[in-house]
Formats: sequence, C-alpha cells, structure tokens
Amino acid sequence: MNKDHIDFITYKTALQSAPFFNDTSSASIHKLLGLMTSERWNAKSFKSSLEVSSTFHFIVSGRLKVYKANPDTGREHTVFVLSDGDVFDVLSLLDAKPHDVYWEALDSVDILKISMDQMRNWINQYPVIHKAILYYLGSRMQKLMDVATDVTLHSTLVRLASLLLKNINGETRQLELINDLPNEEIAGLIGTTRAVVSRHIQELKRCGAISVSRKQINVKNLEMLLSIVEEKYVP
Amino acid sequence: MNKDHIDFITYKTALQSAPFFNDTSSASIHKLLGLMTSERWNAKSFKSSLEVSSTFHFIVSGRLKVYKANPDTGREHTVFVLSDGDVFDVLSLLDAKPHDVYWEALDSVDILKISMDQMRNWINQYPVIHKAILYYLGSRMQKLMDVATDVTLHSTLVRLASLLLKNINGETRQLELINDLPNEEIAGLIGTTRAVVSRHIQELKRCGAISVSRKQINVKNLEMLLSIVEEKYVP
DNA sequence: CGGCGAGTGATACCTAGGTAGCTGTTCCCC
DNA sequence: GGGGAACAGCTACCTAGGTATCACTCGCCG
Repeated sequence: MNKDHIDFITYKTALQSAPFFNDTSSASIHKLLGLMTSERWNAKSFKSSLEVSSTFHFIVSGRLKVYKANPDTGREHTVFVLSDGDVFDVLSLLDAKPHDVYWEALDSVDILKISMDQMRNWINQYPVIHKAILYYLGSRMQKLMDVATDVTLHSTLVRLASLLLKNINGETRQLELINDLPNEEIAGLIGTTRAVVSRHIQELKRCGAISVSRKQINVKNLEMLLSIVEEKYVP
Repeated sequence: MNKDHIDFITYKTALQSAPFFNDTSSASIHKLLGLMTSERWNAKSFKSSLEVSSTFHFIVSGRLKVYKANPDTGREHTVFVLSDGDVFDVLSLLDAKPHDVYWEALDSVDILKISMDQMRNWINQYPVIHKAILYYLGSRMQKLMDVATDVTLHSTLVRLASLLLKNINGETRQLELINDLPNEEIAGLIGTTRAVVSRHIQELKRCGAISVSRKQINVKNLEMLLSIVEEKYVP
C-alpha cells in the first residue's frame, strides 16, 4: 500500500494501537504497512485454513469467528471471536503445519493482509516483536484453556451466563462483542445447539437476569448472573 | 547448582535436548543450569497455580498433568500431560495474571527449578530464545484447540479412540505417555467420568480393537480405531 | 404492500452419558 | 500371608441436553 493511500493514516493508527504491535517503532510499522494490501470481507464469507495459512491478516474493523466443525453432525464450536486489532493466523506464522480450522466473518470485515513470507521477513528484521507476539499468544492461550474445560466442568446454563458476564463492559454495563449475534452463534460459542440456548435465554428472562429484544440481550441483574456462574443459584 | 554436582552433565543434556531450548547455545544453558536447583516430586503430589507461578520448572523425567477442576461437582478435566523436556508454567513466565489451574504428578517427577525473575532475566540476556518459546507455545496451542472442541464435536467413544491413536508410537505400535494410567485419569483426559471410560473400554475390547491387562492397554487393531475416530464404524 | 428469509419461541420426544452402588481382583505394605 | 487401598467391571437408574418440527414475528427488498 502506497503511503498516499486515502486510508493510510487510519490504517497506521489501527496497527499502532493493536496489542500485537506493542513496542514496535513507528518507522517499522510504516514499512510493514507499505507491504500490506487492504481487503473487505463481506459478512458470512467463509475461509478454510488452507486459504488463510499462506497470508497473514490484521483486522482493522469487524468481527470474525474462528471455529472447528464436525462435518458429519454439522455441529460447530467457536473457539475465538476476533475483532479490531486482532491478527490471524498466528499459528501458521510460527509453523506451516496445517490445522483444520475455519474462519467466518460475522460482520463486514476490514482486513490488511500480507504474504506470510513477507511477514516472517519483517519479523526477522524487527525481532523485538517476538516478545509482543508471545504476550499475545499467551493471553489467547489462557482464554483457550477456559474454553477447553468449560464444556465438561459446567452446565450449558452456567456457560451461557458466564459468556454474558465475560462480555459485559465494566463501565457502560452493555454487552460487547457478542451483543447482536443470533442464538445459533451464541450456541457455537458455548458448545451447544440453538434450541438449548433459546431455552436458557427464556429461563434468564423469566428470573429477571436479562431482557431481550430481537438479536439484543440486555443484562438487568449482574449479581444474579454472577451467582448462576458460581453455581449458587439455579433459576 | 554447582557444575561439580553429580548429575550436572545429565541435567545439561536434558536441557539441551528439549525443544524449548532449541537454538540455545551450550554456554547459556550452562549458565542457566548454574542458577537452577533440582527437586523431586512424589507421585500424586499436588500444586496449585499460586505455588507454581513464582517459579519456573523444567521436567527432567516423569509425568505431570495440568488440569482444571470444578470444586462443586468434583469433576476434573486434564488439559495437558507434560513429560521429559516440557516446562511450566509458560503462561506465568509471560504474564503474572493468575489463572486457576492445578498440577499433579502422575509419577515421581524430576524437576529443575529457578525463580521466575531469574528466568526472565536469563531470557532477556539471551533473546534468541523468544523464537523457540514461540514455537513451543504454538504447538501447545494447537493441541489445546483440539481439546477445546473435541468434547462438543465428538462422542466419548470417539474421543477415547482418538486419544489412543494420538499416543501410539508409530514404530513400536505401543501406547506411550498414557499407557499405564488408571481409568479415572483417562476419563479426565477426554472430559468424562470413570464409569463411562470403563464402559467404552469394554466395547473396544469386545470388537477386538484393544486388549487390556491391569493398567495396560494394548492396541490390537489400528485400522478399527481409525475408522471409529472417523465415525465410520460404531462397535 | 406482500412475500420471503432469517430468527425466535415452544413442544414433544429420545438417548448419550452421568450417578450411585456393589463386587471382585490386584497390588503392596505391614 | 493377610488386610487394606486402589482399581476395574458391571448393573440399574436418571436427567441434561440434543433432535425434530412447527408456528409466529420481524425486517427487508422488490
């Protein structure tokens, strides 16, 4: 991308404020952006790991889910929801080993992309970034450990309540990141099915923990959600 | 540890052959080992994340499980089985954020340990290691993604068969790493309970896929296990 | 404005797998 | 060599949550 590009400044700001590029100098970000091209993915557009693994992507805006699926049963389990400032696929960056994961845009997504080889070169030029990558990977890993154990250790209701709690903005008390997702997507996030999510949403509505309007969940009673998560209260 | 220690050479070899210390020079390993102390943990000895997070550990020999638990139901889910050459806790190394994970020795474990601060210093002196840590973390992350989605995408039988397949040595065709674990531990590994594992082991025995003697599973028919994992064959 | 698609609510049914409990066997350790 | 803990096998029962299906509502676009 040429530095005269109409959105060059916007993109540069986006890169600089991402945790992944913490501690990276303005000059090296400038250089990186010079090698990138921008792209727009429409909502619901789908990529398999094969397509994604040879290119490194940075999300400028929009949301994208990372999931695994069982083709036989049609079930899906969403591992991450990525959004502004996230990058993918970090694993392919480290290692060419294929891992069968799918990617699907939840909104229209603005992407900056660069070939994996160029990205590796850039990293080798600025090895300081290794530390930032480590931190980024570490935080992802921690979340992933929760996802991994949640399904066996907690009931679907607890997982749903916990999902809501995790995504509430402390100040605005509004649901973020997952607020306008359909039940089907919420189901994928907690490893269950649409019907079960719907069932539990009714329970939470009935006991006054949340209120719902189409594709919008509003948390009414944080304490109640908390006590459900702690398995102290069963609606 | 003084370089005249009786096991100094043994320990140094162990460190050098670990993937985590790939590309690390002999001299810097020597220096690192000088700062470490050795320790033996008995089988079934237990550590919480609190105790573990301020010290960095290297496993010389023995096995150790990393797991999360639900105190209310008593259920446990094992996330990793660590063994020779593995290190922990990498997450605490990156980030002081507490994460509630437990550790338990499956055998007697030989450990080399060093304070987290000293380890961080050492790493800053030899930043080359960042890359090796990244690769190490990457491979762990990939395994973790499988653990995370397995429970929702596959039945317990498929998960059991898949666990066996993953731990068969290609050459010897013997079960490694998990061979002599009791049913209870196997249950933790696939996110279920002792009774269910026992039930499925009977099924696998009945159809000739495996044979069992006390705490020992022998794989008899690899192809059959494979077709169970691919959900093509139901015993 | 009308019709279609996407999303939700709700019902009835079913089964995988979790719970509880008992028996017998193996391994040690006194 | 005997007693106890750890472990495996088995039975019977139960329920959380998955499957299937339909009806209803909303929003959008032609």
